[in-house]
Amino acid sequence: MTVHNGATAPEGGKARRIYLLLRDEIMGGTHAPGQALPGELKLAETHGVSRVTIRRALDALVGDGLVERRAGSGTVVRQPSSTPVQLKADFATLMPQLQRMADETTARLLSFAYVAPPPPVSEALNLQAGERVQRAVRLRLASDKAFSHLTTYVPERIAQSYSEADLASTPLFRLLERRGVHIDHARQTVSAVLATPETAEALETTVGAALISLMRVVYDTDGAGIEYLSALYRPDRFQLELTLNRVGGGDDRHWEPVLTGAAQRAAQ
Amino acid sequence: MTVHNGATAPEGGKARRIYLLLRDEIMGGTHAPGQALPGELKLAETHGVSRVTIRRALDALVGDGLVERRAGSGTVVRQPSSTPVQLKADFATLMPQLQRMADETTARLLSFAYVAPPPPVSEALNLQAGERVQRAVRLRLASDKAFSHLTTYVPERIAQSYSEADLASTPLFRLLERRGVHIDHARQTVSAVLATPETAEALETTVGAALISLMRVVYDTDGAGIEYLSALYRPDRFQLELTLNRVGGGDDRHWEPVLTGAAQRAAQ
DNA sequence: AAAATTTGTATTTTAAAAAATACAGGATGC
DNA sequence: GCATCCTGTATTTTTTAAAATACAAATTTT
Repeated sequence: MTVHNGATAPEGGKARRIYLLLRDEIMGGTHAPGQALPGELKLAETHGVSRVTIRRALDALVGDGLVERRAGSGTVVRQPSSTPVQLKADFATLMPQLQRMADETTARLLSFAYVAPPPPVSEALNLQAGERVQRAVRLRLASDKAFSHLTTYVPERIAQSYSEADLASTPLFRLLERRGVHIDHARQTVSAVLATPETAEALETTVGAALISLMRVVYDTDGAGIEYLSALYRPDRFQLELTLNRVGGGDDRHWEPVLTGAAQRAAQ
Repeated sequence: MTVHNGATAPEGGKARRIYLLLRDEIMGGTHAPGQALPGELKLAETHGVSRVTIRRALDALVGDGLVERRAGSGTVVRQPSSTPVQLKADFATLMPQLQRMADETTARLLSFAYVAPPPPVSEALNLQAGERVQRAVRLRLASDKAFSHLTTYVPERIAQSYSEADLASTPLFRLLERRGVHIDHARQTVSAVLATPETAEALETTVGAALISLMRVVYDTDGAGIEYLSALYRPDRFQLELTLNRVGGGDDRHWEPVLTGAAQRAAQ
């Protein structure tokens, strides 16, 4: 009962589909490390494509370091020693963590300008028609590897209270609070998006790769929007984590997020 | 220097890539409803493809009912007749919410079996070699629309303490606690993945679409793994939210997640 | 040692996707 | 009205992906 498809969506190359499928099966554990995959001929048959196509998919998997091929023997799933997630952030204490990360990672400013806000930004920050925003696009790197692509929007009137240099040395929130802005609360939303040509290039990945998307809006005590942040993360280099404890007894037994004291104290 | 890509991944049709990208941007609000998209020629230029290719991508968007084309005028994003994000879950209080959602949404069991655990499951639950698990794949629907694809793994010895019928009527945790299992804590990880042929079909979306991925492992007081959950969500129908408050004063000023009943469902 | 199976490589053919191009016709603004 | 900017449509050419083969070389099995 698909709602879709008065016109069918372009389906895209078979090699790629099979590559994604096999990758998924390997990462999902359907094919255990050390285990041999079905032979190329067998794969070609079960997927209804030619061996050449299977071959191209496997080539890509080799390129990803997921499998190893041995002539005459077969194709084997590699031990996943290669790709642990580098960075993990606790979702509940995400804000202070991100600030700490600022000390431990490098940032590169990709663009900085005052522009007309995109509609969703304008709406989220409740801007007046014609009001402009400062837009900064940053790339965050850990051990020379990009893992995060950040775009921030701050209303012009607020952004003007500090300089680009201030921003480089001091967290935004410190700057704002010194200027008398009363930060009150923030709303965060996590989603998933595909890498666009721009973000793919910045994050050193391929167009169409899945990225974690985090949207954050910060408000002051009057409920006015102060900052709109759109962050994109490479899932193989960054993940959001949350630990929950089962607390209470009887009918009141429920889950509660763990707020690590360390993270809280480091908060600024 | 990239770890990846000794051989590049097959990129799959350009038309399809652009279709997915534009769809993502429209649903993400980059192009507001009622607003005109850039002209076909402009799009062709910015994406580095021919107009024909852009055209095929747009054809698919029309087929999905996302945009409307008017000869001579332009291509306009349609008013989302029925496409705001349907469900929102507060991340910090996600667990009880999911349980409540179980009452308010429909579930369809796609498969139920006792199988050998995939390596990541075996590792996360710290299973002994040869130990089997109960695997259940469920599809969760709200107003007849699938928004979540769930795969749960429970060690066989634990799973046997309840029946399939029990599971249908009572939350898993209740069942387990009645049976003397002492649930202690859980670890959750959020990431992003691409839809595979199977998940795409189940979630009524296209292969290669971006999905929110949530992995959860539940432990008992001894630190033994009890349940491994892998959940996939359509980002246009489900999102994770978290509200933070800025509390304390002076050097102790920091962020704190809002736990009180901020947990909301849908709204719209 | 021989046979069978598997990956590696190359060539040719076929099919599909993308590009390049041209022009018709609706919509809009001056 | 007229210029301009847009989508609609059609044709041709180029490029790319996939398929169909064939055979060599490495490995395992018998």
